[in-house]
Amino acid sequence: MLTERKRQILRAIIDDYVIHAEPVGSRYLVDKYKLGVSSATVRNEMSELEELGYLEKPHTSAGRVPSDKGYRAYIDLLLDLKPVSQTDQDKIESFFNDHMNEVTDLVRQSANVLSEQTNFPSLVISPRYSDTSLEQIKILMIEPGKALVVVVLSPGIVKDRMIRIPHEIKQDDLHLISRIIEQKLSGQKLDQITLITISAAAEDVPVPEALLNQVLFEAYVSIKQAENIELYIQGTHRLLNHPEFQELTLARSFLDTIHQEGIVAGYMSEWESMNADLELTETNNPEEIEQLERTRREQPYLKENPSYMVRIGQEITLKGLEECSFITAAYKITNKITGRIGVIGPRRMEYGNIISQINFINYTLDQQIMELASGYDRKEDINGKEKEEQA
Amino acid sequence: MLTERKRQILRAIIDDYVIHAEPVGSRYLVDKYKLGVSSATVRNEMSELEELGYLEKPHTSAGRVPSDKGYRAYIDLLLDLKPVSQTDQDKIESFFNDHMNEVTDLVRQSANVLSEQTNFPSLVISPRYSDTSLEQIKILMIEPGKALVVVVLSPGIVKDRMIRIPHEIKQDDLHLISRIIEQKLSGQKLDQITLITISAAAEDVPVPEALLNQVLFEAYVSIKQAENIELYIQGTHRLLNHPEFQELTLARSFLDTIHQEGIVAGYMSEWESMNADLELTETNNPEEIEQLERTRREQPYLKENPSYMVRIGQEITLKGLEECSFITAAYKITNKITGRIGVIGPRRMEYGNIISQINFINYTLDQQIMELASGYDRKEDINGKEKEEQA
DNA sequence: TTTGGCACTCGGAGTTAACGAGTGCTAAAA
DNA sequence: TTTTAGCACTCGTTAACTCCGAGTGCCAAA
Repeated sequence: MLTERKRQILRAIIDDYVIHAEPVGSRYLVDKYKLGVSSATVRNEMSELEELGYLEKPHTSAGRVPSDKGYRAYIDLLLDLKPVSQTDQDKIESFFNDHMNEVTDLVRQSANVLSEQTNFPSLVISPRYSDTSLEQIKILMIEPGKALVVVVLSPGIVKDRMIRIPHEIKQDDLHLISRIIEQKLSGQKLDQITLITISAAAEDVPVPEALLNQVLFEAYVSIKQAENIELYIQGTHRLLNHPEFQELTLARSFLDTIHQEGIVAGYMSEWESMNADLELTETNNPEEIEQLERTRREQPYLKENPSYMVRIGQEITLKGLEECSFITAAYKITNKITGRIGVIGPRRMEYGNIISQINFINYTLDQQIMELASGYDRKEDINGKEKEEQA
Repeated sequence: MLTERKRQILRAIIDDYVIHAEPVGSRYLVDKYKLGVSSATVRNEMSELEELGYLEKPHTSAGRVPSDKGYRAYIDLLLDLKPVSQTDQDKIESFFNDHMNEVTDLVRQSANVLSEQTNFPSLVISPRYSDTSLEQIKILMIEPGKALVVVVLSPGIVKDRMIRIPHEIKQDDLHLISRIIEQKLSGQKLDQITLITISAAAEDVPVPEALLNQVLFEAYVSIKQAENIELYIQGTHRLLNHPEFQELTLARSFLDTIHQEGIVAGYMSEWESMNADLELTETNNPEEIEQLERTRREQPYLKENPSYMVRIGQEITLKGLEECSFITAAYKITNKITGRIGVIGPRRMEYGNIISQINFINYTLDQQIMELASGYDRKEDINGKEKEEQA
């Protein structure tokens, strides 16, 4: 059972450890945090906190260090989310300039900012586009033998890809092909489009079948490629700035894991489909549960920003990252289509600050995406009338 | 003056040091490399090599370590370039698959292979496109307010960019605009195209000026963006695999420098405009010079592959990288338009092997680019007749 | 010119001792 | 019942010291 004083002590220990990276002792604690009791009292409390699983001792004669459970409780119960400073807000906003007209750029840029603001490596995954639908497909002749396929997905996402085509194919053929595919398939979910559907759609096009098939195949690949989940990792080098990675065997296993793109991407995207946070610390003390729930209700940020998620230490089920924490938030392209942006680092993180930063960056990113979607809208424009001209 | 025996000893020392990363002593050397003389003799030779500047002592009672000049001599005089093993060749070739239809992809992929093959971080810069010319520009309506600008440069390079446009603009307008820009500006060098030239070119287009100007501006930005030099860095994490970077202060300063994109890109691209390698070791002994030159003439790889370049230690003028070596080769998109691909790591490198690898990868990349440029050419294709249909 | 011999250097590994921050426990005080 | 002062004990860290051995430089003999 966490009494108020225990919480206070737990918070103080974590706050301090997070900054200094050294086990914190009872004497130091009362001195520095004016706890108003003697070190002996604190020692007793700490001993109990340890028994409850919130703290650990590196060895007998050292101070205490938070455990996974300790961090978890800190985040769920004790977290004090301060607003991001105006300076930081300005800095973050200034990173997004007006020349970024693609969601991809915005998202990648967010990863940059996030890494820079937090001094940790950042990760972003693109949304899962497979259940969005095809809106347009254009095939643009670049030169004989070479064309550009432009695929537009329903939320306004544009992807393109160079293809090689038979020399015999003319611009008009491409036009025809793409128009007919678009006519027949636009509106279909991406994951329902197959080579067969496409071939069927274009069967009447008056182009020799051998040539046609090659173009269709490339078009198909382009569509499939559009639904690939993309992962960006930024700022891995900042890892070395943190003392837990002086031990370069750790740093190495971290980097090795992180660079196996598939693994992390898989993990994150699987995660994305969940929408509830982990259950809190496992406890079957009803009183404690009640208290946790109450606190949760009272933490406004959890309501205002239900999108952030924290995984601590063992909660991350990827080998090589058991000593890490992973903080992410979901950004949205539409209400249904969301990706995830986050940082990863040692468990010893300034959770409050980092969560605030990530929330704010995420918020800004959402804004930017919305603004993008809302179309051209410059200040110097006379945009009194709103147009609804659909093609 | 480097006698044959001195060379032999220098080579042995470097060969050994490069592998074991430990100062090599005289006794060990005669044992292992069967030099056929006593350790005392070798000691004398080593002492002289040190006086000549080819070797250094970490401290009195340690063995010798190569100096920058030592490595330089090794590369210029002693290098033994073995062909890349068949296994490696196969591996490298298998990295390039048939679905990469853009030079950018090929180049980036080369960086991956290179890093993987050498176990060092790799760097690539794109060519300087500013003195290539504009070939095509297309503006494709995606939806009201949003369009895709596709810029094709003379060597067949395609770049595109989303832009936002006034809602009033229609597909036909875009067509008109892009066609007229293309008509008037195609063939012009990129760096001669300015906002003014573009505006002048499009002055007769029957679109309200305010709207037109916005589109022109975006088109201009797109063209300018196409000439940006791009830099890719891959595999920085492999740095930690090398003992010189255990000292993470080194690793950090390295990574910090490398991640200041502007700096390295600037350095590499400036370098690209040079086409001669550094002068050899500074010596004014005419005999020595003569010998160096002769050796150089006799090193066939320097002739066959004049494109690779090595910078060792202090020869790199970027702060933070004084302890590194930088090996690069020039890949070509056309004979005039070249970029650079390379690896960077500690001075202690297996130069012979790495240069071979880089040469081979570079060669493969050139092949792939050529093949791309030659257009569609599948095996199952009946490509008996060669077409020359220009648009 | 080469080589065996020998004194000398110096970093690294291992040992020991002192230090001190921190704990746990007990008994007295509040 | 809770808090606190006191004290013995633990244990990692640091510094000083020693020893070892790989390696050098130099000299005198081959």
